[in-house]
Amino acid sequence: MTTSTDGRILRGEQTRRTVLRRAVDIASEEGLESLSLGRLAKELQISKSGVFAHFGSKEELQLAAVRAASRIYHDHVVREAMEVPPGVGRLWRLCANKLAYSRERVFSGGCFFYTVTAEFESRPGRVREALVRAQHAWRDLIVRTAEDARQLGELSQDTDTALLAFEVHAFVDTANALSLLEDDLTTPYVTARGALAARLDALATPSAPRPWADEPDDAVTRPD
Amino acid sequence: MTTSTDGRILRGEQTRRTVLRRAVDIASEEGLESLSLGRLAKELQISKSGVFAHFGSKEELQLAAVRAASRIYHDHVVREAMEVPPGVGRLWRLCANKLAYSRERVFSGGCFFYTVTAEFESRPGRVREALVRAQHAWRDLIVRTAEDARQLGELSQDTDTALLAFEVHAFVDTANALSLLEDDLTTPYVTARGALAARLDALATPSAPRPWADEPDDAVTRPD
DNA sequence: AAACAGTACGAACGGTCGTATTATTTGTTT
DNA sequence: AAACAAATAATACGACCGTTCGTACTGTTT
Repeated sequence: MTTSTDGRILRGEQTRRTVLRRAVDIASEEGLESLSLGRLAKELQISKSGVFAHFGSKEELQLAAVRAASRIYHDHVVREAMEVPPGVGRLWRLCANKLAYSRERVFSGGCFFYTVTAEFESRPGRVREALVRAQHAWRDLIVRTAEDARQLGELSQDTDTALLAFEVHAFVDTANALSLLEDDLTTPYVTARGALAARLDALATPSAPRPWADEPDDAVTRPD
Repeated sequence: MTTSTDGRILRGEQTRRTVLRRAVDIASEEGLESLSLGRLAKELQISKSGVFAHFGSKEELQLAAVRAASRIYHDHVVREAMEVPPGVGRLWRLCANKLAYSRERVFSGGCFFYTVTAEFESRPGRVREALVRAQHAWRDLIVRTAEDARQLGELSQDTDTALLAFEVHAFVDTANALSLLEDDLTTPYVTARGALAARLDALATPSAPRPWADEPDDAVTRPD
């Protein structure tokens, strides 16, 4: 089988990318059910059936949007953190990156997964299952990273990593939610950063690095 | 002006209540935009125009649903807590009641406000404004209650009550979200309860009551 | 050159949406 | 008993939904 990408496929993939880029932004603001083929087609100046042909069904469009959002999320939150050595430093990068990813509105409606998970957590189907997998991947990454930090002696030996992952999740998601609801790009992120730093500071061993102390308290709010 | 409630008005208010009770459940599962007049009419065996006549517009139906949900929320979470004396005991009741309200599925889709706030936090309009007010009322109640506890000497004098309110909000909302996503009525609430108890225990003064210590760790998971 | 495959189009389908208008039933008031 | 008003119903409207279909164009494969 030849996987040669011919011109048609290239052209098609370009439109596909365009559609998905718009789709994830809409979904992050209004949810995946508000994604409509007609609306996407009108906004992007292509035909409704053209959009449809790319995905085959609305559910497939939604699933493709989740995959696209996962890639963007990984690029902005995970990738860079994995380049720093395991330990509490990496754990902090994951938290700080996720706060920045929300604050910088990588998706126009804030965290894509916050919006669409709240939307689908009571609806059965493949979209929900995809979101459950994404949530597990993130939670497991936090747990593993915290586990690493503990084994490196950077976190107290009796650290409850599952509890810590819950707290990280709670603080970061709540910062995202409050920022959107209050239309405030500062307070919620500063508060969440403080809560996270206090929690990690209490768990960290005396010899552990404390990257959260190296930055001013409003590091998360400064423009780039 | 005579406010005499005649039979028709009585009957009308009954229907209105029936519609709203179903509406808040639907909204807690699928959001306020998924509320449709036709669907409500079909499920409740009344005419679509009959439903419409009660509210006048979809937005008014959504606003009425938010008000109805606020009353139910107050009845289940706030009222009983206000009957215990101010202080850390009342603060704990508020947290515990909100966890129970979510866990017991007072609304079939978990916390009404979690779902619809996530849905509307990026959409301008009166519904969003109503949700902002509801969120502020809850946050202010937590802050005031924590403030009371501090002035009573039950919380450390340097307690950051705004930060504490953020943490309470984060833990409770995340328990609700994870319970729905993971379809797990136990773990998320036990975890949240532990996180809350640890936080309050760290802030409480030595002489303060510690109601969270009086119950077993799985108190929140026991059936009634 | 012929057969094929992918992209995009326009038109149409049945369905549901919110809304408006008009009619009917029914309890209250005089 | 007649007049009235409120609750509910019936019907219709235009808009948009996801989907299907037939078709045209175009680049790839053989």
